[in-house]
Amino acid sequence: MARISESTVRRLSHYYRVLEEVSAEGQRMISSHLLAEREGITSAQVRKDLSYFGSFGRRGLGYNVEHLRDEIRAILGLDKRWRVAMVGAGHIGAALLGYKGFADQGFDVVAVFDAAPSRIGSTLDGFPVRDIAELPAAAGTFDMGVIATPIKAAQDVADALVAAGVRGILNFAPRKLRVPVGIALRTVDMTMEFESLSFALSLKRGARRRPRE
Amino acid sequence: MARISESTVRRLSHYYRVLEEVSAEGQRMISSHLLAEREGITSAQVRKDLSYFGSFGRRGLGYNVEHLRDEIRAILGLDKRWRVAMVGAGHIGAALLGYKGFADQGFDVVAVFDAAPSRIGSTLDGFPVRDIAELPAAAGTFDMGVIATPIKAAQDVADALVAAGVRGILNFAPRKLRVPVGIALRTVDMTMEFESLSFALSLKRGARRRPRE
DNA sequence: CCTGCTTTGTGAAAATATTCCCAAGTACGC
DNA sequence: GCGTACTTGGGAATATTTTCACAAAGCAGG
Repeated sequence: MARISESTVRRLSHYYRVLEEVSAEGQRMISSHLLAEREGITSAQVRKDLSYFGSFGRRGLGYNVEHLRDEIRAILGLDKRWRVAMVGAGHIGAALLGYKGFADQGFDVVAVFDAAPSRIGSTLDGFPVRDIAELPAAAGTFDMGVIATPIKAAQDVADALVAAGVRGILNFAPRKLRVPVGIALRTVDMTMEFESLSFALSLKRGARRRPRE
Repeated sequence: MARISESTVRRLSHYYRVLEEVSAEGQRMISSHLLAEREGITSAQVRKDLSYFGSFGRRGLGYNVEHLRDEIRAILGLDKRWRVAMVGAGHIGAALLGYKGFADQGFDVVAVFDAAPSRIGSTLDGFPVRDIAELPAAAGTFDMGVIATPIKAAQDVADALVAAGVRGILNFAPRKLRVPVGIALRTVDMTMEFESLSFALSLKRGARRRPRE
């Protein structure tokens, strides 16, 4: 299969969410045009994105909502269950644990680690907070790691997670991490988003902004 | 000026952070090659990104660290101060308020709103939590809004923020929002990041992954 | 001033991503 | 069966982004 761009994957996530909504509304079929309209993109983009993975629609009819939703679920790997280790039991960790939607998508938090003695031993949203020093011993019990620690600890935690065998890391610390080839890394950098907004707002009014999003 | 791509702006944020680090380390000059190496990109990319805004380097020498840092600070509008209204005093709101780095970058939280009676009147990280109903009356006291509410409330809050005159919105609710042309919108969608990781981990090992990030 | 080694800035080329566009399939009314 | 109105899939055309590659510029040592 041709390499799939990150943009396409992000859009698949969006389609998936729209399809869940549309399915809940009882719609049976949906056209690429309608799907695109809800996302603010072109229908050609929707069809192209989907065509990388197969032919899911019927000409003249559009796509069967539930079928397409299930196909995308499988493409995104959401039909599997992922065991997630959360590192950092501060606000961000708490926010993620508090969002119950993740379990529905197949993401099961199996362990929460922190370095602060004041937090170790306490429970967060039902999860016992364990000493980060125990992470290596827990190797093999999780597939993904979430880094929700202060910046300074982030790289060390990433190294520890990789050593413990995770195949993917979601990083919330605002810094670039180095991981070996083959380990998937996504970084959510809120600082960068603020700066991007600041840039957009700093442009003088006459300037043309791109119509993205 | 030519339109600047979102990718370029994101990279400028990264350069800015690297330059702050390098500056703290006492380095006086830095080459595009070194800057690129710390980001895992090519030096040509660095030079091209910077060239959209001017000529900041000296041939044979590289860039003056402090000077370039200040230039990027100005480009990103970080030399201005932005008044931010936070809507939603749950975990995400708390996480953002707790991150003290924002004030250094020029982002001052000036008000926190929530809809939950149990939260209204309490204080969060020193900020009094006000009734969301008071938001319209506070119009003009902030330039940006942060949406850290449950999904259902997000679009209504966005509309209220726009009505109150914000020029930019940072949205943490995992759904697409509609805002008028001219209002900058950035969405941080953690669900999508998890799904993107899930996709990457689902690919069979042989598949070639893009070398991004 | 000249030679050798660096490094920037930037057109041009290459690689990627998006949009256009239409043949082919489907439904429906008459 | 036929005409009209839809809609997908995907090759071709565009547009955008990234990389290449090199002239111009700077420094150092003699």
